[in-house]
Amino acid sequence: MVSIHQKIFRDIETKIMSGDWQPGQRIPIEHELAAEYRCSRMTVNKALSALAERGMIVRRRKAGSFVATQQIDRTVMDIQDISTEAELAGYEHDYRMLMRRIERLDASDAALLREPVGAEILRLQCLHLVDGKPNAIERRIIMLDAVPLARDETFASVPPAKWLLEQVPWSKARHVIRAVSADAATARLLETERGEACLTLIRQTWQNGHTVTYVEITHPGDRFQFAGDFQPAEKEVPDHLARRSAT
Amino acid sequence: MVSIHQKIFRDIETKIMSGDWQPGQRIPIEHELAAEYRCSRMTVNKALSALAERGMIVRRRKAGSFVATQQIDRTVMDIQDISTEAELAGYEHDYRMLMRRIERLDASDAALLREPVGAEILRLQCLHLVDGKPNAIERRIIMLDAVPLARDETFASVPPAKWLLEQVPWSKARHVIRAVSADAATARLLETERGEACLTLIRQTWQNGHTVTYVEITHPGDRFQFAGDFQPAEKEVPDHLARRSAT
DNA sequence: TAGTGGTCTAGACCACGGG
DNA sequence: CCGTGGTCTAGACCACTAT
Repeated sequence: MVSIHQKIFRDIETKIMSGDWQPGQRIPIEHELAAEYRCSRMTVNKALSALAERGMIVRRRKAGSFVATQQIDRTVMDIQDISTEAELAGYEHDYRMLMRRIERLDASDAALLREPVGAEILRLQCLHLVDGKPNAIERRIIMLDAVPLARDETFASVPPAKWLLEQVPWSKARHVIRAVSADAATARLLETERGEACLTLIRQTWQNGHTVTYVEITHPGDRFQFAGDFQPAEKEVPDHLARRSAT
Repeated sequence: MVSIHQKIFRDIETKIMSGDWQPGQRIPIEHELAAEYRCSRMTVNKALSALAERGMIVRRRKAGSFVATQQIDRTVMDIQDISTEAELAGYEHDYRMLMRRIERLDASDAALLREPVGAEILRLQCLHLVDGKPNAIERRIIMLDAVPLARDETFASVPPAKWLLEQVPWSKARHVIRAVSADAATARLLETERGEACLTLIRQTWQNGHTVTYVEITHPGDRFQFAGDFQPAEKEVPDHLARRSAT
């Protein structure tokens, strides 16, 4: 059974997607829709609010609601912890800690993170393996002020990303995706050629305005990609474009 | 002025972000919150529904609402039309049409697009320049069945992406981001070195189950990146991680 | 079975902003 | 001004599910 506001949402969505209602076109006002669907205005409002939140319509007081002219072209990327991702895909994940060192933030990293020079940090480097093949290098900085428990954590059994997600309840985050050429060290670790195109995900996470962690995860370009659906609900995606991050 | 449901939303968001309410912890039921905020249950419900939609809480009938244990780690990437993006960033955008040809879908592309062999297509290739420097190569296939108007469009004054967005009201889309090494032709066009790491965005768009267009946009890795905020509402992002796609 | 969320109503007042 | 959306109320019934 679908609720009334869901039905209204889908009906209007369909009208827009099919081109029945053109961009810029004004759609019926709440009272009219309420009459059409024989429901209260609040129910209509719930559907229209959801449509507006998705960017499919634009709502203006006094003027009315309009089919969005500016086609929103954004995509939701699932950026999962590597171990979780590998598990979900049915692959075996393993990792090796290459470095674990307590340091103080130097000038260059301080500028990068926008945190004060000299702050105590835990610097980690580890190699992730999927089905026994190197899949990613993780270079991470954890701010010890923000996550004091990390000081005594060896990450021997739980990968840093997973551990942090469990420790730090919530955060703001910023993601950047870049393409870079593998330098000598990276190539050696990933068992690929020097100069090979790599996909790097940079993620900085904050809590209450303070950096929790900063991480660069570098994947070999020939074995990794990011994929995102425009509509999270969409399931009927062709296999050939399906996520293949763990191949 | 912030509305009551906004205040409730923010209060709970803060409690979760600060760690005051731990993951898995049960939060007050709707009636209790309604009493606390001296508002109706519907108002509380609106706030909690929004929190649930963002994945910050999980709601279960009879059991109650709980702080989400599985930290969602997804990001919203704005994937804009290059010309629009450049304009927004205050850069000058130009493009050159390198190829425009009506063909029939060959076996390899048909498999890639999951469309029938022999379907009529418009194949485009163009070079995008930002501030006079090559910024991207766009290789595009437009299905003429889905967009018959494209047959007579020269794209002399409007870039294909922009034109299509105006023509095709809405669609499902699939995005893939890859790192690839520049081949000879790509390197020449982008005025970079052969083998240089490039960031490729692949986008396939559907309408009513039929492919509208398939495009590969390849950017030089040293001049481009994708960036996304975890929270779309978040504005206080450090400059050094800000979008620099048009630099 | 009883507690909780999901949905809905038939009003209401107000803020905004186009005419 | 006054039409439209934004918000809110004080109930109500129902579906689900933990106990």
